[in-house]
Amino acid sequence: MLKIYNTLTREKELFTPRVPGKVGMYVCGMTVYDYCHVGHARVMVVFDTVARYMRHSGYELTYVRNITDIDDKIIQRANQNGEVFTALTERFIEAMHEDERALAVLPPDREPKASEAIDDIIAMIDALIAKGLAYVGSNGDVFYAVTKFAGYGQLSGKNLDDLQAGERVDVDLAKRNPLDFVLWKMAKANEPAWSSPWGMGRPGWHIECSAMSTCCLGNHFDIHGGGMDLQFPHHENEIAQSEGATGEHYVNYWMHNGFVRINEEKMSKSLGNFFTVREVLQRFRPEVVRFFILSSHYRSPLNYSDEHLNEAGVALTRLYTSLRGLEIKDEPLDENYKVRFEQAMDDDFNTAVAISVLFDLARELNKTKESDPTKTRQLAATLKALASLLGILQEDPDSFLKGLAAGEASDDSVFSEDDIEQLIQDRLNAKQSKQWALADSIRDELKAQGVVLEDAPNGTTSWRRE
RNA sequence: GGCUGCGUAGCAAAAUGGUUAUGCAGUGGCCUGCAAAGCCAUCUACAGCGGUUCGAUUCCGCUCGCAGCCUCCA
Repeated sequence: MLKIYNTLTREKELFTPRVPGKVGMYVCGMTVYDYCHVGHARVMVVFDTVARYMRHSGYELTYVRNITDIDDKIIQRANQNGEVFTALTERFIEAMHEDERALAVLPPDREPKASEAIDDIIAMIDALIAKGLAYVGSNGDVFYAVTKFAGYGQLSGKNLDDLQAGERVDVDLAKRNPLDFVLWKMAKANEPAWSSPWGMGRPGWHIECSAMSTCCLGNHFDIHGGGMDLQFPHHENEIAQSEGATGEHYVNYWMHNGFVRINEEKMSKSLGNFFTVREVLQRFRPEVVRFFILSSHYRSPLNYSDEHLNEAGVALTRLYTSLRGLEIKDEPLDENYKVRFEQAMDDDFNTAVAISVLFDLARELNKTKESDPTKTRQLAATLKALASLLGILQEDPDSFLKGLAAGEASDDSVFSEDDIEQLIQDRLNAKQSKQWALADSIRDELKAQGVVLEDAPNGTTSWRRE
């Protein structure tokens, strides 16, 4: 029985889909004017894991994640670069997809773009104006009249009187109420624009998600996700727009993931303390990054540091080591571990506990290796199958363990696999003639290059890279 | 100022009203020529103060500390 923490009620609730067996999930994606950073990676990995687990649980899932490909920052950046905005967005959409593939994030079922949803956006704004929830401001922009929507503040737990608009930002005098937000923004000269009943312009940020989610999933759907910082005002505004326009309940379960932090501070573009996914992948393997993200609960803060990434790499190595040398075939899974794993995931996607089950599994696997090959094969199959729900442990164990760390690939100073095999043979010869000093010096030489040798009881030697 | 959330052993990170989290690190063993890997055992906890309770790390209150939102941000 899957339980999901619902931001709207601030409680874990039993998940019941609107339509039995089917789930619609919408996640707010990226604004594509720059490379994805680790915070974006967390959203991608977390909701990819949710999607994988939903499907594993037997739901027919429609997973939609939008792309914001028109907004102020995009226009600004394109102008800086002296390029048309579509050239900029196409480049960063491709970069985003590269990052996702690296992190084993499966593509969402639909990836709507704001620039391709203009008709739906206009229709929704029209409906809002018709219902008296939106108005054209003194500067021609269309605004949402926040006080006209009774439920405003329900998601973020704020009430209008407490919100001190203008405290941190200049109040826009074109609005009737400082908290009103823009639905349609009139274009200045040389800005990208679409025609609308209110003149040439572009959509405000919040309206695109209301329009795209509703178009892809219907007026009322199951899950809406995104980063915690979107809770207010973005998601609050989405509710006001969608429920205002359709008159129907919008979303049943709101999911928000926690931030990635650096030195106890939110990683963000405005603070400038972010690492892009590709920077991180220069130094750490993608699977290690994914494992790191899933090693804490999705709602907890995740403190980014090299040390923590290294620890994640060591932990993942333990799992891969347990699978090494085993032939893994499809076979019925060990029920005990499967149930424990599912109980963890059913509890609001508790990947930290799910991973601990994988370690318990690895321990038993290591124990049965010598004594019970049949049991071992079953445990190995179970480990790999459960791990696949987290998107980890799918590489060949030996390849993983022998693989170079990211960024070392073309370094001439490291030994090739042939060099290593030759040195291992030399050392075995030395061992056979009991030349321990020579054997040890070869081992030390390899160790200095990050190659660790492991002698098996049967006289063979395997190796891995640290 | 308003509203959220969090504070767990050396580090990271979960659960839980009474019983082993888990990973890394430490200590002692087994294994090994010695190692590594693996296995076994073991030491470090629940911010502080009150309350509820037979019993609280777990529930409630207060205090302190940290983070986030109230502007764009995942």
